Amino acid sequence: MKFSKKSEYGLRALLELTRAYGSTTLQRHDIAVRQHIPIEFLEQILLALKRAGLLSSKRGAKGGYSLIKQPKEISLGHVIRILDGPLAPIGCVSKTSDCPYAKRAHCPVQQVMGSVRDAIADILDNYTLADFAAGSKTT
Amino acid sequence: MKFSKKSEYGLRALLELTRAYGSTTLQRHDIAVRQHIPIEFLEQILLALKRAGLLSSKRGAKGGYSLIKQPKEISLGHVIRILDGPLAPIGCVSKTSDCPYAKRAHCPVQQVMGSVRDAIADILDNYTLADFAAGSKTT
DNA sequence: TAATTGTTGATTAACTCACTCATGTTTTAG
DNA sequence: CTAAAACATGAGTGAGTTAATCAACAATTA
Repeated sequence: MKFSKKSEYGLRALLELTRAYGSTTLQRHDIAVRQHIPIEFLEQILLALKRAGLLSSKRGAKGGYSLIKQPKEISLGHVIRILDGPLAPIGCVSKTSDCPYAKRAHCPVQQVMGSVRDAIADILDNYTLADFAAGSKTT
Repeated sequence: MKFSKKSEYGLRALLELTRAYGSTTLQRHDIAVRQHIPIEFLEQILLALKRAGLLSSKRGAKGGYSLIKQPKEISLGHVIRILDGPLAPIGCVSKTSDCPYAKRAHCPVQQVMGSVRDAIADILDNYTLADFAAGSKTT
């Protein structure tokens, strides 16, 4: 029952980019050093976040990455779904499930796991990068 | 971000045993058929639950498994921790973490993930097998 | 034009999950 | 008393995922 390193690294990278937001760009090298992330792995993550429309990048000397959107408009749930997929804590809760029990009106497993997923989503979707960088939720 | 099949099967098996509670024992074969669980895998799970003190078993012909404790005294959180380990959604939230950031007073990742874990635990630790078999929480 | 930096895709080592197999022990039916 | 039924245990395995690495390339700027 875990989130991946990919998500953790992604959040840490965005934490650095949020701190730099509005003032400067950051190179992957700097992010990697500050947050102890393997640089090649970090690159995959930054690329994924760029493709998802969260970051822009500039090539060449003096290049680097920066946030496109405002930190308060990006939720942690959004980031984790980009990097890790759906938050569903068990297969049968997801939309594309072929679990035979899910077709019954009342599958106890699905019911409980559905409420777990909702609780997780409720926290992560209402917690933005701005809250995150501030160290707590202030909204 | 998932619970294992082991936990899911374990909950399904306990669902059957809760239904039989007080009236009869169930053989692994019956549980396996009713919940579509591979029988050898189910056995590992039943053994683990027995070692944890939730079940008793009787060998030989006419043998089988049965719940020792009352369904309302067993929480889903307890079951999942037996089969899957701690509920911590990310390494740094667990007690035995060597994450360099965890030592700082305020690691944002740890803070958020801690509240996610608490939310999950709050649901699962207050939901018993009795609620589970009833199809909803009634306490 | 050479150095720096981002971009992309392929590859890989290690690990975990979900089983499976082989073998043994206990109990009861007949 | 013997054979079948059932639980007990540990080792092994194939598929898939994770986390990371490598190689080669493209764009920018000093």
